[in-house]
Amino acid sequence: MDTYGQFCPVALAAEVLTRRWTPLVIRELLCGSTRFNDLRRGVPRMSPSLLSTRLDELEVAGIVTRRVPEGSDHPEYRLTRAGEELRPIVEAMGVWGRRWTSGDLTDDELDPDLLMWDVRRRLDASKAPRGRTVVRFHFPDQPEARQSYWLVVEGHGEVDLCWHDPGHPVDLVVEAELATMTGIWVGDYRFDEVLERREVKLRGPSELRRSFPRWLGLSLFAAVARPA
Amino acid sequence: MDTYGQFCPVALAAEVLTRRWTPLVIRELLCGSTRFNDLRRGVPRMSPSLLSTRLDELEVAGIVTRRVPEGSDHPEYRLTRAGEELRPIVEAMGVWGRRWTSGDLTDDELDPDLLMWDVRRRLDASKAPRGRTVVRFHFPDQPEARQSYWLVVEGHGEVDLCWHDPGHPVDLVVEAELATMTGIWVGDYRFDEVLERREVKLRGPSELRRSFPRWLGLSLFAAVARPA
DNA sequence: CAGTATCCGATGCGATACTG
DNA sequence: CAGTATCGCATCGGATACTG
Repeated sequence: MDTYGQFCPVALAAEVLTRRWTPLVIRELLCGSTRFNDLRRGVPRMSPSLLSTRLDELEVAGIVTRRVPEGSDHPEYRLTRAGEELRPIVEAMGVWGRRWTSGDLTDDELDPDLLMWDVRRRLDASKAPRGRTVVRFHFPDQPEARQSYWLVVEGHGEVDLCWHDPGHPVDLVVEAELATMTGIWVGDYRFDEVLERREVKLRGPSELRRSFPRWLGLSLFAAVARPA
Repeated sequence: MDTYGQFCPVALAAEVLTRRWTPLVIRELLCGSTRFNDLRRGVPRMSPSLLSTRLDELEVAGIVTRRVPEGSDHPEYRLTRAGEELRPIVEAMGVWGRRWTSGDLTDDELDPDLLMWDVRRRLDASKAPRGRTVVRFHFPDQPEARQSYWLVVEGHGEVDLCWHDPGHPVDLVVEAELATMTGIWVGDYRFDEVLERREVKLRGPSELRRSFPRWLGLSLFAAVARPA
């Protein structure tokens, strides 16, 4: 039984929205991911079978469409109008979560893959230097396989995330503990303050070091005011 | 495991909000219910033990406080500021539910107790006649125990709902099938149109029959525009 | 009125492996 | 890349009864 048996529209919406992982899948779709494996990267702890199930459910609920574009054999998941109208709910959840959940990130919540996937998405390439810029993120406190990530920012707006050295010369190195970088990302710390305390280090041309914080981007909810 | 292991605030909020029944309990609290048994009336299909569990969880999450007022021995549940700030989320859920879930009420969703409990809450006593007005709702298609409800509207704003004849003379009788009355309530039908089709019947002084639809009130989401 | 206690069954979901 | 298949446990929550 996954119904509430109530005519109240809040209950009807809740029947869709309160299933495990569903709000996060919708968040990913709202952020623009359309491919199965891209969605997976946004919810890495969700098993692929469950993601598949949820996408089916969302399709039945009229929130998502699945289609294979002509000339491709890779399905795309997109929000319908009904799905797009879930945005205010998910955003309000984010605002509330930022304001009212404990500010301390637990170790369990730290995940460099997820962080970098988010960074890639929010990075404002239009504010980055023209031409190609390669940024290497380095998390010295992480196991080797999770220490280095490369962002390849192309001047025309494309941003690629690499888990292995793509070979291009690195223009800027960003080094910080994962908790520090994540804290900056979610808005717990201000970049300039952390930089001053040397808890994050930038290595590269001074012009690039200066401009970087302006095109890095932060979590959508980083700027939400928290209660005193 | 009831955590998502993500730093994203949407996930943090979802950990609280996506447990079964929780959004509806919060809806009840937002609507002003404070007593355990009043909350139960708003979520009649939820077992008391589960309601108790949810209230505990919400207290731990900082969303609800439980206290016994001085000079009383009846506990009251109230939303904290954090809880009150869930209102935009719950309201957005209601708006979405109204716009995008199927407009057909299933039999399963019809519940005269719940409907009348809602009606009682939303009735605008300030627009009702001065003095006491007694309205009897009658649902001829329901089993005997669920056919009649009495609303005792006191001019100063109090509204009482009775499951048995309170004895006062009845000023107005409202008769309709439950599905019809519920459809009016949620905004599927307009009162005047249904009245004209004689699918709802009012018996009482003409002045009262005329004014009644104005102080009856409707679901909070009845006026939400639905997509074409 | 305001809850607890107990029981038990369904199933949700995680983990892992596998496929075209 | 884009999913399925399978398995099995844990737990969620429904039902009912009971208490101070």
